[in-house]
Amino acid sequence: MSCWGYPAVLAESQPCAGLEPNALEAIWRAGEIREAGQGERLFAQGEPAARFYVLLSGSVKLVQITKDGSEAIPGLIAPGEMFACVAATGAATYPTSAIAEEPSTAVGWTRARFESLMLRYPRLAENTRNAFGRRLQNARERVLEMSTKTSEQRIAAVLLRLARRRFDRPAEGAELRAPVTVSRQDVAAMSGTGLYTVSRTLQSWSRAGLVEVGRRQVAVIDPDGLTRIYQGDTCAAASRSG
Amino acid sequence: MSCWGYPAVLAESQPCAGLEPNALEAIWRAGEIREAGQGERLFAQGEPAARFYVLLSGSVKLVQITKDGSEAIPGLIAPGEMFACVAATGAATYPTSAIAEEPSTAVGWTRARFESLMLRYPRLAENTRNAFGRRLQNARERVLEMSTKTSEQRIAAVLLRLARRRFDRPAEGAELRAPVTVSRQDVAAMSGTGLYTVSRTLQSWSRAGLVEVGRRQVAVIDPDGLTRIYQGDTCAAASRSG
DNA sequence: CGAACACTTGAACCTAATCAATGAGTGTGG
DNA sequence: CCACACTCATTGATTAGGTTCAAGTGTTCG
Repeated sequence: MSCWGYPAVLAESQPCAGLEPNALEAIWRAGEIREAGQGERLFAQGEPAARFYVLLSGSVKLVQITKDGSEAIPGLIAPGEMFACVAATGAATYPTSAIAEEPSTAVGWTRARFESLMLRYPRLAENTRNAFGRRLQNARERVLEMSTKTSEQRIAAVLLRLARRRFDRPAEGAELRAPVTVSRQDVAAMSGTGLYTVSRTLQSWSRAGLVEVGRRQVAVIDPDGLTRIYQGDTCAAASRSG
Repeated sequence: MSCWGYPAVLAESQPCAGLEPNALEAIWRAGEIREAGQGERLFAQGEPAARFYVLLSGSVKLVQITKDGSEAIPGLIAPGEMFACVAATGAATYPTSAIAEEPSTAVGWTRARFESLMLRYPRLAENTRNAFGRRLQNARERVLEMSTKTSEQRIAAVLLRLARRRFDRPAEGAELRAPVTVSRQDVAAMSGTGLYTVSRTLQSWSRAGLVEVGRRQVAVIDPDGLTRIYQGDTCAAASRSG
């Protein structure tokens, strides 16, 4: 039973959940390991979308940049999640860059190879499709948030997601947290606001005891308070100049 | 050769492109026809996601509503496109409502049935996956636009998409125009702005000769001008009070 | 120690949301 | 046909929320 070569994360990963050990082994052997040091780029926006990945360890940040230089972060990838999804579909080039936030390991498959795997293992195709569905829904929710919620609410949403380490799944669930390492700039890019707004907002929350902040660090202290802000209670000591 | 029962649109639809006639026939027979008069709702946000659809004729508007009443329109569906995609993935309930803008016809499959069809016809699964990928990419682009583009630019984008009848595909391609029937309110919901802003902007463009407007009508006259606005030339006679 | 980086904070500015009032087209029934 | 109500749209005035500029503080690193 212990003769399999694939790592445990793969077996519980988004695309591979519920597959048989020999299927997992075949999938594992078809892929190639890819390692990246902190800050290293796994692929860049605009490059031909050659490979599809599942993250095994570490943390990867997806970054999307416009001509005029502003950036958005459509997602953070945790171990077990897939990324570069477009390579599993027809897209020609990567629409985002992927940057390792910590030293990371991923398995990658070429599109052709992954497609033939999906043909062979329908469950793999199904899982992949379901993950796509969740992400699509998620992205549309974000669009809605961008037009209906204030920047304060969106920042609260980002902090809660960071604290729970879930960007993908609905996951209201418990499992609290630990100070998160993230720059103000990144929070801004995740929430669709500016650096200054984030700084002010966090400062104000810090004074109100909702969070604790530091250099590249945010710790959520009162998740319920943030949730309340997210849901629209503007009452929380949020006014501009504190 | 003419003994097949399925309609031509199905054969060229997003999920069924490139399938064999007998596959198409089997898929067709597994589905159920659904008709809706103008303004009628095919399904409502929050209902259990029972069926997955392909639109055969007419036009369907997807609407997403928040607790506080504001609405967004994540997509307009043209014949041949799929909708209620989530029913092909694991989602429990519809995240949007679907409303027929004209008298419309759609084929629907229950999730279980569509999944078994995808198992039988891998090409069907592949097409569906690819459509998901395109939509995901599209949704993320929109998120980016919401945080980087002005409302004017987003409205221009919406008008161009409407005039080209393409919300899904990258489609920069030609095929111009015709007056589009759409309320200001709907343009607002598609562009993530407010009714008043849309009205003012269209009025200003109308004076500048870029569009012609009427009750529930917008005709794009100068697509290149709009494209220029979309790309950031704020020069175009856009200042507030005209 | 000096330079680069990450963050904070005040002040000015401006976009777009909102409120309020009016006007124009559509449809219905007397 | 005209009066009525209704929906959809325009426009002015006001204002709040957030971006941006500019200057300054504190930290980390070579």
